[in-house]
Amino acid sequence: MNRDTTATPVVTRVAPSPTGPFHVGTARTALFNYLYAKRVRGRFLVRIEDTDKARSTKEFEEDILDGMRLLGLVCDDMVRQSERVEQHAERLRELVAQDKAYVSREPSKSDPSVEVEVVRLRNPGTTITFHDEVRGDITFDTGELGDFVIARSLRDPLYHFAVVVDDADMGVTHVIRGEDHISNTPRQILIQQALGLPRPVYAHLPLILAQDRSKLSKRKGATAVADYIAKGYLPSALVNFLALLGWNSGSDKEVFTLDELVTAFSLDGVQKGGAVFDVVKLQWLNKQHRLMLPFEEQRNLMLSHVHGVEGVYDALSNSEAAMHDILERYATGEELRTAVDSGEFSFYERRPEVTREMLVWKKDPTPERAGERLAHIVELLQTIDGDFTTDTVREALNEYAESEGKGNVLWPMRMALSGKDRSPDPFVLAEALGTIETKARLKAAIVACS
RNA sequence: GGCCCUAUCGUCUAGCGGCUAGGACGCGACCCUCUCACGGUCGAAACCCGGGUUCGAUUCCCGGUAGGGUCACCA
Repeated sequence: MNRDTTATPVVTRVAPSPTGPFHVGTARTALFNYLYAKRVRGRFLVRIEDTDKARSTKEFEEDILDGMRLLGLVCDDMVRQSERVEQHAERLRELVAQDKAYVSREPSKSDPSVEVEVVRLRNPGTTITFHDEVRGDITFDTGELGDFVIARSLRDPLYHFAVVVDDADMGVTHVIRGEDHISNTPRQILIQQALGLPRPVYAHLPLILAQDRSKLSKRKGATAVADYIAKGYLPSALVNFLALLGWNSGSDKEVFTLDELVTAFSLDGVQKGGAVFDVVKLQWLNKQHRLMLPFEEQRNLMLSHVHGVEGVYDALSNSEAAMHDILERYATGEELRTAVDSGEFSFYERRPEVTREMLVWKKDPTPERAGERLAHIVELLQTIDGDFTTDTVREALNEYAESEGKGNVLWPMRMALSGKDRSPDPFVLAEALGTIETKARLKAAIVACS
């Protein structure tokens, strides 16, 4: 544990640009900044980088802000870069006045026939070494950068310039961002030096990779946080998963709540290499998190994914036992839906077709008695008054099943109710199907045996 | 291509000179069991290659290879 006893409070920030939906990579960067700040009771800020007016939209901004709220990444303050044009312009004038930057007339890059005035930084061309909290010292020769452009005009700053000015004005002490920004760092430091601003602590996080180890992109699977939420993943599971991508607590603990992550987090545990986004592990984590929820919540979560499939919806909403079966079987609502759509639970939707052979348990030495047993089951079920539940049905059949051999009784019954060789047990089926339908299916099976 | 970063089971990772290289996901087997799932037990599975340094390298250094990032009047 490193006790941070420095007097200056930590300020971190995440700076998404609203040019696309809230991306899991952005979410992870936000998460790490949040964790780092909260760990030492510092401030976590959000800055919407909307200086690219052509590509930024209000919708994307809302998606990002909503997404962060959903994940529990509550920020202490939020600013839009577009609202800070005055500060940017002032700093820009300052640099030009000091001749540390200059206005240059040159042909426009987009339209060479037009002449524009851009602002370029006078690059001293020195070697810059900065310390990265996860990678150590990194050195760049900034000579190759030349007098790079820092603004389209005196009133229209570019990314690097705005970042430096804003971070300084916001009092950002720690810049924690993706590895793709490493090569941006030297030019930002150059601007800092020209402006006489302090250098924040830098920490560059490894990238999140697709299965093929290339940059995670939309084509290689869902990248939007909202997509995962729509599939039925819990925000807490997503947060937990993202935290484990490129970080570990140093212990064997893997299931964390956001609060637990705050206390466990440290930059020491941050990995250097990129991490593959493994949906299978996300699913497992989602199940772990979902299992911690009250039954009611888990039920509603799952039910919301089977709307429109009446039989399944009814069975699962009427029978707790059937729902419990689902809860241990599937990790997410999407997974459930896929199974339902492929007919895994067709027995909840309609009466199955059964044949004599299906009704005989493979180990039954007396296959000819299948019909007889089913008839006896029906008889025993008559003794139940009230609705069938797993308990009443089990109680009614227990003695007979024991004496006759469980498989000889439960297999034909389960098969009569489900028509499948893989399904929930017959008690769950009886409860979910209801008294009337259960009896009807058993009788139909008896007919099939004769 | 230049510059920069990275490299332990299939995947996420522990390891910070001496370990039977540990855990998790996934996978396989067995147990539980009427089936499936759950649960339990066990198992297969990794130090990219080559040089150094050292009594000793997964670990430190150099080179190679591979992968990634970045080279805008986007962010």
